Amino acid sequence: MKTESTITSRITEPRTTVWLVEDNNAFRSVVERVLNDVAGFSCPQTFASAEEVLDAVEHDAPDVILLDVALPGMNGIEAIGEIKSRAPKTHVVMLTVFDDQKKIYEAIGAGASGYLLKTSSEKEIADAIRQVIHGGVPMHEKVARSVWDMFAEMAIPKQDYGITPRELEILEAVVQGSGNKEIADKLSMSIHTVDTHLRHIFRKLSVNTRAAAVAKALKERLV
Amino acid sequence: MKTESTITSRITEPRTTVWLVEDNNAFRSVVERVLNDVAGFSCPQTFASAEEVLDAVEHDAPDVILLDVALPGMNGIEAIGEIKSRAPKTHVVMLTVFDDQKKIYEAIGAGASGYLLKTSSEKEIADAIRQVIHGGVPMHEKVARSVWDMFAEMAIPKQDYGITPRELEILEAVVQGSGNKEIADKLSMSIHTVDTHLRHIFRKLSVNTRAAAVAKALKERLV
DNA sequence: CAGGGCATCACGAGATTACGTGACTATCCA
DNA sequence: TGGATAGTCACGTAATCTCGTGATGCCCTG
Repeated sequence: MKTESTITSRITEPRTTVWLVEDNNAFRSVVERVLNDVAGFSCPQTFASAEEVLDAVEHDAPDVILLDVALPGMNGIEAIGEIKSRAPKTHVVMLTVFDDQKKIYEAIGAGASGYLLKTSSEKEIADAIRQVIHGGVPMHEKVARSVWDMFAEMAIPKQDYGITPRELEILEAVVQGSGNKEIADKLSMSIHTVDTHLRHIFRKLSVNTRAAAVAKALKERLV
Repeated sequence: MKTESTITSRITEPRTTVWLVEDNNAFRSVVERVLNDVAGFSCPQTFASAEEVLDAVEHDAPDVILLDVALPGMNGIEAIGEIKSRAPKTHVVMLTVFDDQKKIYEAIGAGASGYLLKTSSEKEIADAIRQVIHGGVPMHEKVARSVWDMFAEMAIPKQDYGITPRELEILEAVVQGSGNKEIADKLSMSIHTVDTHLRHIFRKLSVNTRAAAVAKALKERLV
């Protein structure tokens, strides 16, 4: 990556190679033609299934792979990880009709570099490829909305329970699965002290079991 | 984007009111002028601090507030929540020089509807406002990158530990802080069965305490 | 200098959990 | 029809945890 956009690049720079994985013949042809028509891009290969592209990526890797989610056999989401493990530098951009949060979530987690919808215009697709090559993360407006919303849910502002620094240390240890004895050891204190701290923590978090404390600490990102 | 190019909109549609909160006089003036110059927008008020805008928003609320992060007194992040609680329908869009993950994370969690950087062009700012009005989440490319990366980290693909459906039920209950007795009750089974399931779960997750199981389950989003 | 928050340590009783071991049943698939 | 997997129940012991109660010393602030 890093197109090193020196001024001479328009001549010396090799074309951005893009592969397309899409089982619908008609749509695949359309996108393939678009890619080949845009200056600076070339789409030398297309595939109708994940298995095929995985096979091909063993020998040669493009700059970008446009990947459908719904495919016969292995689906697009699963394919991402496989592709990335074989060709880590290749950017995998989803191109699909699915805009549901689950799919988006899984795709991002699996290592996708962008997420487009098939409602995108030809120009948007071309722009997206340029963007991903330059380190951006192209996504459809709807996808951005979903990502934002999901993120907002996770980023719930952490309430202040008045946990003291020392207590936080204990809490962290508990979250890591340590027993009281182990904690006492690790923090060089008596087991009774651990116990006392713990009970203070429980009170502050309004829980009465260690497991619940761990759950609350993780859910609210106290640790 | 989405210029809503209905032919009649330029006359019938009421202007989108935008407030600006920015302590730097020069920058504030520039943006204010831009907003007032763009057709369809008006920027009737600007503020130099969070406290001022909070005061104003008690009586009147604009469609959009452009909010700086670094402000004297209360900072922009804290202001978001206050604004949203007073004027829930107002979209708060951050406009700042800070593009670090922490700020972005906090802003989204606090309820921001977009995140722009001051490197944005005038056109980008105007587009962003249009976008947020239409339910989009305008963000600078860099911000998108940050959000995507943070999200990817959280969306780590969940490994398959071979947890059975029944075991998953137990695990979920444990995460919710239930004791074994309580779980046995809730799932209508013997306390011994809960115990057995639990130990199977422990083995599968390679943990040996309930707290560690909860931690692992939450971290890897098994529940 | 007193009061409050924080960290430390202690004892003890009763509840809960951890974990090995063994066993019965049902279902599904080869 | 036999094996694999899942779900169920049980006993027992040692370890751990929960929680009440109490106490000492430190440091900071009013």
